[in-house]
Amino acid sequence: MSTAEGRLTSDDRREQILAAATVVFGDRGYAGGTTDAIAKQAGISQAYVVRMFGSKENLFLEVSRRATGRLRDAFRGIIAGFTGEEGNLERQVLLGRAYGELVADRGTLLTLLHLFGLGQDPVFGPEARESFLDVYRIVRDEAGFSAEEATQFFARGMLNTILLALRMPDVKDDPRAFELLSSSMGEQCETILASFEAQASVAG
Amino acid sequence: MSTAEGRLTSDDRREQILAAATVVFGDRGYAGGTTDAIAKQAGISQAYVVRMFGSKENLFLEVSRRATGRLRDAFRGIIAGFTGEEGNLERQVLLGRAYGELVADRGTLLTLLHLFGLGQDPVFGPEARESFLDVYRIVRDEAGFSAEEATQFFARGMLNTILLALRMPDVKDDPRAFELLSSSMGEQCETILASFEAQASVAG
DNA sequence: AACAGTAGTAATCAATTGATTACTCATCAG
DNA sequence: CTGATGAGTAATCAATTGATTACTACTGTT
Repeated sequence: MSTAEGRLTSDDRREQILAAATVVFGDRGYAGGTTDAIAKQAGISQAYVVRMFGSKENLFLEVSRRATGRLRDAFRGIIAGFTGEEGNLERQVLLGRAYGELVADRGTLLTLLHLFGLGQDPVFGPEARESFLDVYRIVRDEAGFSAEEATQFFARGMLNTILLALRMPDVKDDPRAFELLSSSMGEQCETILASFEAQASVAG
Repeated sequence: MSTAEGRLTSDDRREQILAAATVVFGDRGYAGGTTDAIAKQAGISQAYVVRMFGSKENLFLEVSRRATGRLRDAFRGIIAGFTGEEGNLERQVLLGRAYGELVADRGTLLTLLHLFGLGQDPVFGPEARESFLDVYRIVRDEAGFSAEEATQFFARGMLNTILLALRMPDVKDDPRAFELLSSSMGEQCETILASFEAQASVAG
């Protein structure tokens, strides 16, 4: 999947590696994602991946921060567009849609989930907790949701995240699977699924 | 943490390895959990871990099946005790409590979450989807919940799972963290937290 | 006592992996 | 043209890891 480019500026290459790492870490998790696979995905040498970020740990940290940062930005962008006329239900829908668009990038979705599973880790654990809380604070304090509304919103979001991580839409001809997806994700399911189809998975 | 026992029957040792593997895989995920760490946790040689289960992949598969199997059994046990007099809200509380008790075993909780993150995997993906759907079918068909009730129940469950995986209760003196935990987990939080404190984590 | 079956390990291996080093090649200012 | 800076890599390393093999030792049976 490497589009055989020539020399890039350091910054461009950096972005490219971060994108590649998001895909690979998403696919195989932190421990399972090798710097070699990331290098191949980006079309450069493994040595350069390590060199640019110092270490694999550092790289995953940056990938995680990208993902959580995008989430914060997306929510703040939506909230900035609030007119003050919507009900909180409509606001939930708007924010939910923003989340859906973000995690239509499967790498981002999975990287977030893997990060949440690293709560034990001395480095990633605190990072994960702080990022999660940051987003909660945004929804609670900036979007003006009550604790109950915010909790419900997050609960639905986490279920959707896991259903997508599971590739539940791949289960065909199962009425219960369809029902669960419809009930939890509604019409967003098709949109996100379509974008998944178009996405590169890790080669080998 | 290995309680220096003598010879055990094959079956007893098997159980012990599965328990150790649940802790290790929970802590470090599938790729990150080494057969060596599992062996040390169980107090036996690495060779024997591999030998008893054929491969690490197989071992994780069995660990996953244990976890999802326990979940199914717990729910069915609760449902069998339904009198027919409860409202569905009370039933949600009863099932929620059962889930809480199950994932008070942190290894089980984390193993489930890691499994869900492996939806891409050709071996674990189908397993994960099928297990998840099984539980949904139980809640839907055997507990008699509507699609909406079941979805809400699962959403809350997934949020709780992630909050615990994140070790969110470790965040002290943060009103928003406390609020989120209270709102999502209610009084269960303390119970589960207490059991976490008592649990062995992976040594090194 | 001798045998058989089973629990368990030490030693070892090939493969993988993150990291380092020394280098090549391109680009561009003067 | 020249020299310097920065992009990028080949080669290599030490450590880790899952797996295999050949072996030891315990246990119960006849």
